[in-house]
Amino acid sequence: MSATIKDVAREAGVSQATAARALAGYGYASERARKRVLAAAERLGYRPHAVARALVSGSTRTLGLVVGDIENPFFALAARGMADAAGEKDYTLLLANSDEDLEEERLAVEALLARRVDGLAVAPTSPESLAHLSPVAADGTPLVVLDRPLRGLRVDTVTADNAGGAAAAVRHLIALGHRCIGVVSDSPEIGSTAERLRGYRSALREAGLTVNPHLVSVGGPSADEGYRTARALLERPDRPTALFTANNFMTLGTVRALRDLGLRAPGDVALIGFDDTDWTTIVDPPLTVVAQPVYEIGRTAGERLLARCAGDAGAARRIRLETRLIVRASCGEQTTRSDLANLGGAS
Amino acid sequence: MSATIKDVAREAGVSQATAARALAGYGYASERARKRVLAAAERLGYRPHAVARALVSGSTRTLGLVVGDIENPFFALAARGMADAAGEKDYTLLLANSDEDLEEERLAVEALLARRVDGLAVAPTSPESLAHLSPVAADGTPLVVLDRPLRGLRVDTVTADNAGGAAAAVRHLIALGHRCIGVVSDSPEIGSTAERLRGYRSALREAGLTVNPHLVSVGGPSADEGYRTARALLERPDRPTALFTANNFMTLGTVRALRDLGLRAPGDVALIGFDDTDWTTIVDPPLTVVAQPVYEIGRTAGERLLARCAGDAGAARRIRLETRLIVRASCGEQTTRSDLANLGGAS
DNA sequence: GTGAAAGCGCTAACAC
DNA sequence: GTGTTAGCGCTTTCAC
Repeated sequence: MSATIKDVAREAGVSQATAARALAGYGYASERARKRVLAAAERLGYRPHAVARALVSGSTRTLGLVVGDIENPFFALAARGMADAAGEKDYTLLLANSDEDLEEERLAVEALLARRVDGLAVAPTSPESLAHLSPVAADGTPLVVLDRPLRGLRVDTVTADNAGGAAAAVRHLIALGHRCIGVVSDSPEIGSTAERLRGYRSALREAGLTVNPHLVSVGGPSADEGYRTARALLERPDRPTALFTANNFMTLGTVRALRDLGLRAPGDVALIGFDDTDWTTIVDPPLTVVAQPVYEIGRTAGERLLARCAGDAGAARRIRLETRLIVRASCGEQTTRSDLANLGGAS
Repeated sequence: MSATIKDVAREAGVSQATAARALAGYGYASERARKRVLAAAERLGYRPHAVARALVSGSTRTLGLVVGDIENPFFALAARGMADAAGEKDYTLLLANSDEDLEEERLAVEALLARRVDGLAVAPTSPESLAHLSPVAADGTPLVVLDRPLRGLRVDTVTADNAGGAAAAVRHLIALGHRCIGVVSDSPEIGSTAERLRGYRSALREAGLTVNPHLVSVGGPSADEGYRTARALLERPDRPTALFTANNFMTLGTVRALRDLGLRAPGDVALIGFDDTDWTTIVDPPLTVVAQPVYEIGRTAGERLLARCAGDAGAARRIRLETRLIVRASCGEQTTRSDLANLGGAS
């Protein structure tokens, strides 16, 4: 087994306390003692025992992250952002997948808490996550809610402007003349999805259009489910002329459904998706999307957690990061105001 | 702060030892004592302190994973596999990114080891990883080398059949009549890449073709670098008639380069990629690829680690998972033996 | 079946 | 500056 600080002390001919001070670099130690200790540590291949240190210091220098599925490029990138923030302060990431299952999430939170993470970020599966998350917040473990708003919890929350982004997408479609706009979505239990659906509805209403519930097709949180959900919509007799897909998995499934149905965007249906995944520019046509700052969401969550760990006791922050509409080709020609003006002038 | 086992013992009116036994479920405890303890724990909201437990038990029930970049869908999926294997045995994953940098990797390994992970999986950045990895193996911490062979280390290794997969890809191209086949690759420092390059060369040689070093274009490990690398190849006066891309990032970059250059597959160049990422079927044309069992690689690595943690002291296993050639449209018509036979009969 | 007590490896008073 | 010492919360003998 590896050498302990006691071994190092003996080898260096000093007390354990001196060895500890020299190694961890706190308190006083003479230059001479420091050198001897460091040399001894080197010789013995001493490696600090973070577990023992954590037990006494009360800090594991570890951040927990519970996501739906690390396989989802959204979460992978957010995790990357959080890991980067953590790494800069010598923290590491303890990761768990909830599979969008409430009980799995509860178990994951439990497991990370038992391991005494210094802070915990969770992308809550549903509003009911509140039940196991509020005790965490109450216990004083820094907690940040990631990606999905959760009502009733006063903790730092980092999300994208989901409603705004979705509304922008739908407005774009409306501006292009669409009146029959469908949504391919996963469950509104998922907070971000609920917000996107809300954005969709409000954009329709604000244009004086009625919201047709048949056009909102809801399925599970995977590309396969997105495929099924999209087909349900596309095979309706009154097929929508445009589709808004609520996240990258839905978009992927929808693109596959279009292909299998022999439908083309924007000719047969216009398509606009939430999330700018890396493949959106290489499909034909390139996809018009609402992009959210995924890496930043993860990084900001990490930074909030780290700030809380460092003692920040300020009021809970609700951080909403901007989304951006990226117009490419999947909705057809963009009709800008000046285009309209030109058209007017020409006719 | 949260209640300790001592508090629970006091509350239940038993000794600490009895409380511990009842809670952890080992050793003896009367039904009556167990009930009292469990009730007390419930009342106090007791949560086991995994750190303290780890200190005495010597096990953190945590597996470490060091990958190049969790944002890479390959690693995200492998991580998922490993997390699933871990989760089944109540283990969690401590994650770190190396960014394909040797020193970062060393630091990451150090950080995870300091936190006393029970086992460690690493996708080594380069052959030089040996320097910091062999002491780990020697120290007795279960170690598995993931995705990339590493010479000189006798530990469990889980990889895909990279050479075989690459050779199959190149053979496919040769069978279609290609004689000038380029490769878009990241650095051969990366073990899996080196093997794929080897497979490429051996397939050429076995067909009696010479290996033209100008056709092997090497860049960094990102889609942007893949783009740059691919363009370098595609803008040559003697542009290859076919391209083999060594991994998903290279494929993505290459597809973008083709698009920007106004080149079409398979008409202008045939394209075959390593990795079957989720978007390979929705680009035009759907991509012919070598698929590797990514999830399985991660899961198997996790299982090996868990087995080692459980005491398996058998010889180091070198597990090579099969790849599969998936023929789609990006290399043009597939000429099968029966096609050739038919052609022969017709002429 | 239960309790007392030792100790995992470290940090942090506190005395010298 | 350096050493002694008391824990951190838990598991685990070993008596009883």
